Amino acid sequence: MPLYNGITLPGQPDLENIRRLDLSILPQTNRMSRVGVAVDVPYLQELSSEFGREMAGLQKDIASYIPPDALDRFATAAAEIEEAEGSVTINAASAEQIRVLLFDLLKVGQGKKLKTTSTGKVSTSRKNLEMVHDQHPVIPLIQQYRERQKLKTTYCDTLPQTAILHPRGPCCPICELAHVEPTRRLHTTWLTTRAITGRIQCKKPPLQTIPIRSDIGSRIRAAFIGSPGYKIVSVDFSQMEIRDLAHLAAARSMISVYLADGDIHQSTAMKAFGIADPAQVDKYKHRLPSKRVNFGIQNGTTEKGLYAQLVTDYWAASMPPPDWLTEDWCKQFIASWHAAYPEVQPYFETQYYRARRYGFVWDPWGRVRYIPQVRSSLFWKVSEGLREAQNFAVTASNAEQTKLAMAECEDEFDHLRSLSVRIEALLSIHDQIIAEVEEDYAAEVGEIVQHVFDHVMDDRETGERLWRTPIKSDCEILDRWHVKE
DNA sequence: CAGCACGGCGCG
DNA sequence: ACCGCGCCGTGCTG
Repeated sequence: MPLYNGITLPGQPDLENIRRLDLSILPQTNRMSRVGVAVDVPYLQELSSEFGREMAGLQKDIASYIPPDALDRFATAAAEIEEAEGSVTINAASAEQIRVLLFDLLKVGQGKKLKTTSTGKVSTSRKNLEMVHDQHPVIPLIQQYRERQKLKTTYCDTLPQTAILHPRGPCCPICELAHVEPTRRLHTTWLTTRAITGRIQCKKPPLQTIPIRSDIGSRIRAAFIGSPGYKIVSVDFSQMEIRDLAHLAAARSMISVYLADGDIHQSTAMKAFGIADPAQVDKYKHRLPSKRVNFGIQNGTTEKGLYAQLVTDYWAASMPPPDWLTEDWCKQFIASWHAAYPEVQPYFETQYYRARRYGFVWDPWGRVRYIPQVRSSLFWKVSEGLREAQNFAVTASNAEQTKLAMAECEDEFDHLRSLSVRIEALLSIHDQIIAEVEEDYAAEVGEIVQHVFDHVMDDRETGERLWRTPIKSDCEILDRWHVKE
């Protein structure tokens, strides 16, 4: 049962198979490093100053809430107080100073059970700030400052520094085109055998973490552009980790949803809440918790974790968390989830057993992860190891499938280049690949890449699908990354 | 000045 | 006590 390039599914530890898989992507990662990805530097610089202006205003507003008699707790030098005269006397980027302001001076969160840091102090993490969100008007200001500070320092200010100007000429195929203006490009470093799960990572710069989840953050993603005359083609697996869990656990009702091309979150909600009429499924009360558990169950979601996640979700949707949302409710819901998919917990138990019996677990391709913590005498260390064992095959399978798709896509791109089509892979982000292609061919390339994704688990000799769920991909064709026209 | 631990947070 | 990563600024130390 060979997949692409003779890679197989031995279903037991097989490092030779993994070696072939890990080597097969190197032509593409090497080429991606050399070609780089174009970035709009003036746009990022403008964004940086916009964030900088907003941060200065927010910092001043935050400082205005310092009780006048406590100004000296924030001044680094006595002179600063006098000349500052009501201007910045707090560094909003300092967790220590924010902690003093909120919890010592403003007495926020008195009755609440807030999380503490590893050193025993009350944490000012986003989760804690959400818990006390409505207790003081300064808290939203801190949240807004944090978001801008993260985006500005990590992305707006850093990316332009590492962007290299490509001259015209043979430095890379994209730049050879006479009509293409020289562009500034980022050349990240790909790490292909670093993550335990088999995922590939990149660093300097960290292009796999370009923002998208918040509206303000996705403006940074728009700085990534196709060269003039080119389109960005982005293809990703649709809900692949849930499909992988369905396959690995042989979860019958989950598999049948995918066979019918149904909506897994909707279907989960109906099963777990016992709802017969699809119209009765509420987006926030039923679908949102279902979605969170569908995505989080593989990582060992607990009632506490689910509760915290949903509180964050509600605030992100500008809604206060509803009264019925409690840790106890979350516990009940997770139990209902397992009742809806009864094969999943036994599958997890099998992974726990393997971790304990052999000291390692493996994925269907033969990648191995050692779980030495199961021999620990510390309960929490053992639990940590069991969660790693639970997660491993799902995440690793997803990584192997993406690597197979990458290697096969690069063959397709080589073929296209032999026909004088200008095309380059730019990035691979865990379950997706992003390429740059002459605009006349963008739609066709999108279809080719989607075909590779959708058939990645097909036996190359028989055409039989070697996975229990169908595989589905989504495709976007863009001028700027994740900005639709 | 560089190096480090910490708290915090970006993505899948 | 939710998995896997990389990286920012702060605050301290040598």
